[in-house]
Amino acid sequence: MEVRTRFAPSPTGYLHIGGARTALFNYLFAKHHSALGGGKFILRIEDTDVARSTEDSTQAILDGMQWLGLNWDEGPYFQSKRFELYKGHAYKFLEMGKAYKCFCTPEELEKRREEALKQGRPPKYDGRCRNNPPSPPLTKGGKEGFAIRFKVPHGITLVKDLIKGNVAFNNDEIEDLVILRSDGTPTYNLCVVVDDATMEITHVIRGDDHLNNTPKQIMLYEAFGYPLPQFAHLPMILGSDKTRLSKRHGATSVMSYKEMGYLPHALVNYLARLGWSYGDQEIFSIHELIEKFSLENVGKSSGVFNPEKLIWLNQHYLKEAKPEELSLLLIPFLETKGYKVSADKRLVNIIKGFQERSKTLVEMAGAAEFYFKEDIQYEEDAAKKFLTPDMATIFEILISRLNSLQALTHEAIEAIFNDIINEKGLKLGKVAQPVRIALTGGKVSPGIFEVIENLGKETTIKRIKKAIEFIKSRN
RNA sequence: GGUCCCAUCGUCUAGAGGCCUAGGACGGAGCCCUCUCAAGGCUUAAACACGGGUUCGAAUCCCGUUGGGACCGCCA
Repeated sequence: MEVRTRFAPSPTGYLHIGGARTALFNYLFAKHHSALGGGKFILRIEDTDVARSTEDSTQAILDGMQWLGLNWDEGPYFQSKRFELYKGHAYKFLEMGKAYKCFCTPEELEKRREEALKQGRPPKYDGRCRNNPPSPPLTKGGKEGFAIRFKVPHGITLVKDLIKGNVAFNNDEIEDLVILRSDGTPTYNLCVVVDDATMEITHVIRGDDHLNNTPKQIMLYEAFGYPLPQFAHLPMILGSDKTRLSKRHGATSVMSYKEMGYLPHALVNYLARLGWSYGDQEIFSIHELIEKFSLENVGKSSGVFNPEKLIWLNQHYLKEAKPEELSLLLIPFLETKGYKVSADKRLVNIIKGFQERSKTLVEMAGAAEFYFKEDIQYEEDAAKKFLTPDMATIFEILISRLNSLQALTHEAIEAIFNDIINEKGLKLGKVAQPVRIALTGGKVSPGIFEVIENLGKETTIKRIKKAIEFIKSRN
């Protein structure tokens, strides 16, 4: 049988880190099996809450998934377009006597819940409408004035979870859940079951915050006579204080990582290793993830989101990336800084110098700025320390020798520097560092020969001349 | 409060009763390399929550305690 997984977010916000990992695991599981013969990854938008769902959120989720490369094989399906299907199921229950009309108003329910909580009783629906006769009208026009509740049978419901193992629930602890609201709209538990069953989902992989819902859903499957999917409940992702990851822990939206200059694969690799492992391996290509992913190697305990490790992975992939590919990714970041740059050979060469020095594309764009600026500013302390009077003559020599150079190659530049330090009896650092300040304005940059090469003869000489003037004006 | 889940370095984790003097990775510390910063190389500190069992033998199995988390909606 073909493996079919799904990611089913509700469009009430952006795609966040936790959702992305759930989507990733579903994707990897399906693709793993698709390589073995059959596997589909389905996207379904759970927008039954009309008040909170927005189209912007749907788009944001789609964008996030596309950026991560989590391409779905089917969908997106929208629950809002399937209301009649759910309603039909609810009314079928009514006819079968497996559900009943509940005339309690939300206000009454809320009041009773509060009272129960105050008295230390479980805030469970008391079932007072349970024995209402299945009276007509069984209208389907909406605004029924009553909700439909599922009649939870007595007994024990066993969840056979692929990650958590067997978990038994006593049905008496579970209240008769509303499956159709009094405004005629279906609720979550009804929709998931109807959808997962009719979409023939074989593996429901989701956060373990849903574990407590699972017995309810199993009862619905059984009441409908639908075959049960396999369940796999993933442990939660926590923030540094070990509570559920949320905005106050910092960036949680997937797209904010794009904006911060992360590579999508770095995030994918990080998320894959958060809760899943494959021996001691840390670095995985997407191909390897698909090949090696299995639910058996998913851990049971929740994990803390660690931005430091994500940064390390990002740096790693920045280092490994082809500079040509990076140039395309870097351009937007340079543009937001106001530089119009094209993806040419020069940009590629520039990038090579920053691949081992940047943690993010944002950082890279910042560090590379001196290449594109018309006028550079000196860092105050750097200028004071390195643009000293004795450097003026060395700068003059440098200018004349660079001027006489035919081609500005790395080797030729290095030879010039070597000659100068040998003649003057200096160490390379004594010359390189002042030149670095003169050319970049700061104390940190790629290798100085490389900087000169990429800057070009004209700009290099112009900036050194400016440094000489600066030195003279100061003394 | 009730129900459920979870428990190895600060963090992510390896570990399927003897291979464990507990391994790897991030982060930390130190050293080397070096034109700066990185990268890289080497070294190092750092954990089986606690208490009982079971067993010749337990990080691993069982029970309890403690701690953490999730869920208890006409949200999803």
